[in-house]
Amino acid sequence: MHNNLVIVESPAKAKTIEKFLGEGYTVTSSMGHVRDLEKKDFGIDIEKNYLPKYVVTPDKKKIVSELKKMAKDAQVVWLASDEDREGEAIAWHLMEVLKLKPEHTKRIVFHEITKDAITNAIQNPRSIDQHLVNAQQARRVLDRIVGFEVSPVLWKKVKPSLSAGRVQSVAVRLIVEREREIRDFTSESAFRVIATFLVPDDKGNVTELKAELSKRFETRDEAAAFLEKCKTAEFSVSDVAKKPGKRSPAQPFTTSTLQQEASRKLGFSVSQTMSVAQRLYESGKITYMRTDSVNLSSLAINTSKKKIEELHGENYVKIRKFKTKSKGAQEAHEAIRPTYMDQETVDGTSQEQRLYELIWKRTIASQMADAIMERTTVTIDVSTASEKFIASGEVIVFDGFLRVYIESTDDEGQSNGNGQSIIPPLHAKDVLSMEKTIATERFSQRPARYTEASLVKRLEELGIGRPSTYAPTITTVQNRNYVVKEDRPGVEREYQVLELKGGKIKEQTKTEITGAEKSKLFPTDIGMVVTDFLVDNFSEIMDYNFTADVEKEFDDIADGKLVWNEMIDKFYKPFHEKVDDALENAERSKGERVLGVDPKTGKQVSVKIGRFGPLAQLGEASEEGGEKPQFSSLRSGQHIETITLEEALELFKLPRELGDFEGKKVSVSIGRFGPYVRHDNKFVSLGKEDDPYSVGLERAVELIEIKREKDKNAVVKVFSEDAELQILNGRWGPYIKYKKKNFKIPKSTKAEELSFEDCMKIVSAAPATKSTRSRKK
DNA sequence: CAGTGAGCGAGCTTCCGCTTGACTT
Repeated sequence: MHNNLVIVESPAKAKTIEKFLGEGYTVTSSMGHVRDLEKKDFGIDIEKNYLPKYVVTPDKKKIVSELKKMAKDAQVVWLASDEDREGEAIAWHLMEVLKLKPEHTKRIVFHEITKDAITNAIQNPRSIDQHLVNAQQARRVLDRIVGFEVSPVLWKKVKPSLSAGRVQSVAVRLIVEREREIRDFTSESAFRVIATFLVPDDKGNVTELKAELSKRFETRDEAAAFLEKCKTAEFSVSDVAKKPGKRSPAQPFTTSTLQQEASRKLGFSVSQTMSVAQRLYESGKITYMRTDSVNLSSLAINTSKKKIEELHGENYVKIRKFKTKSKGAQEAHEAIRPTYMDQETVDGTSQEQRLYELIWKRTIASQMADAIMERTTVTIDVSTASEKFIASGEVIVFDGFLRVYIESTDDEGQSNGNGQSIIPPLHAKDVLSMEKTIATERFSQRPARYTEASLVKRLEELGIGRPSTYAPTITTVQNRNYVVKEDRPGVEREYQVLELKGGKIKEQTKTEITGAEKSKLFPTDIGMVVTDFLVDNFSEIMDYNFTADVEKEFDDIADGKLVWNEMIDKFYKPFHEKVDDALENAERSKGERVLGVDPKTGKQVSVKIGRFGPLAQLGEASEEGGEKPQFSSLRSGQHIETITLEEALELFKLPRELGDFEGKKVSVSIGRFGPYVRHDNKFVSLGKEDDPYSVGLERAVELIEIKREKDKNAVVKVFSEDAELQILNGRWGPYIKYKKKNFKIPKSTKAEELSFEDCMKIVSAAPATKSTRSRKK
């Protein structure tokens, strides 16, 4: 056979497959979808039964024209996109756009990229599954309807440029609700009691045994009373129980679990993980990184087995087949695994090496034997009290997969003082000598804030989003300023400790830091207001089960049991009514909260979302001609839901007028970049040691003069030809400033020696500045 | 870069999923 054109989705895949197919086959890639709904417009003709208006995606025009050329020269075009809803649609769009004739076109699928799998696929072609394509069209149209009908409601009722969507709005809701749970959480404390016993062995060596009391005391007095009883008590073993246990390895990596583990073990952000994985994939070191499958090919299993035998011996091997449990999984690919299991490490950046190592270990461990444990529990009676102490320990009898890999957890849990690995040999009725008993006040823990990775985990559990969209979704909600990823310092908290030792009870108050956060997701004020608005007006799409429910219908469409535009119609009619209703009747939502009354002026103090973000307002807008209210932006760290009246009143103490300097006013305030002094339309930042609420004129003038001195030194060169051209000294060395724009000076040239012409050359040679749109962050 | 928050109106914003570079810092 000659002139066969095989089209897959990714170029890296194309390269590999071309090697397997050999002569007569050209393999190329479409780079994903090539067509999409028109973007300028709604893109769907509601009147014509939801007819989608497809156009070639602008950045795919070149690819499409190349594909057209290649298809023309081919006798047979093999559409080899992924075997899922999106892949089927890609094949169908290609057929439409390239105007392929059915008799010259074949649809093939394979689940692993091996020679066998591909030749097998070539021998078993099929035609395009239109039901599956329709399921994708329904998915696409539904997302467009939700996104493009709800977003404009937000523009009108909350703030321009906002966005809403089936996935992002629910992701934000999760974070908003978690934040409120945390806000409403009241922590309770209880006294946890741990005793240390001394256990001598035959040779007279003494080991410590720690045991926790089965009961926690609610108050200090109860704990103290118990310790009092312990003073005279005899401690005896009442029971020693041994129980076998086992642990099994985790499943091979999917996109979501890889993102979680890379976050926990390597501290990678979700998008960082994906870009490192992409590089490993492109250099042929791992399989495809956007997958929801936990399946391993037989080749991977066999080579893993060989490797385990070689490294650890035959008894460490246990072949396992894993089944995907997650909702809505489509399993077009394998799990994420090393391409060659015999390669334990790879070359590359340290990030690439560490991620690869993680993938290798996880894959190998998944084919290894269970770890066998023995758990020992010792119960110790207290002669003077009914409570019992429990000591438990775990011994690994056979390490199995633990030799290679242990999955981390999200628990931030307090380190627990008991639970030790080895329990000294003990028997019932043994009497123990107690060295000390400590009662420590412990606090119940509030729910944990989401990290990027734990949010992905939650979304996957809910069946919301796909492997290819987890990272972009996390980025979107942050870009839209619904959510911020931040560190927050903890606060000090006091706790009581009572210690019984040598017959005496010692009482102490200690402090600990609690609630510190690192790289956690917090909702912004606008995120909260938008979420509330959407929940109030569009409860259906904000429901955590909405996606799962429509997925069931997409499945029915794929099975031919449901007609796609009928499904859409059933959704659209009532939904669109809600949109109209909200546009007409919903109140403008600014998240306004009245904090109270200013005791000085008697005016009302409130907070709300303004045009430029959250603000505090002093006084109410009156009907006509009245006094205008005063406004002040909230500072970073202040939030509409949590700010107090006192904090809000502080805001109105700025700007402060300090007096005159050189005949011009000097004032101090706090801006986007912190506290500053303003004089003659120039700004000078306050130092760390200066307090904007108390700083005086003298200090302000000093700062102004320091700044002037600095600015003098900043100018390297000025030109008589054009006053707007300057060479200045900046943070990163000299640069050219021309008409308020900055230009880089090439490293090879000395700034002082540049002539006017040289500078203008650099200015005109600089690339035109990007439009504000593409620069949006 | 450092301050904005009246009201009008034009013109714009916006979704999810499939892919890779082309960008800047």
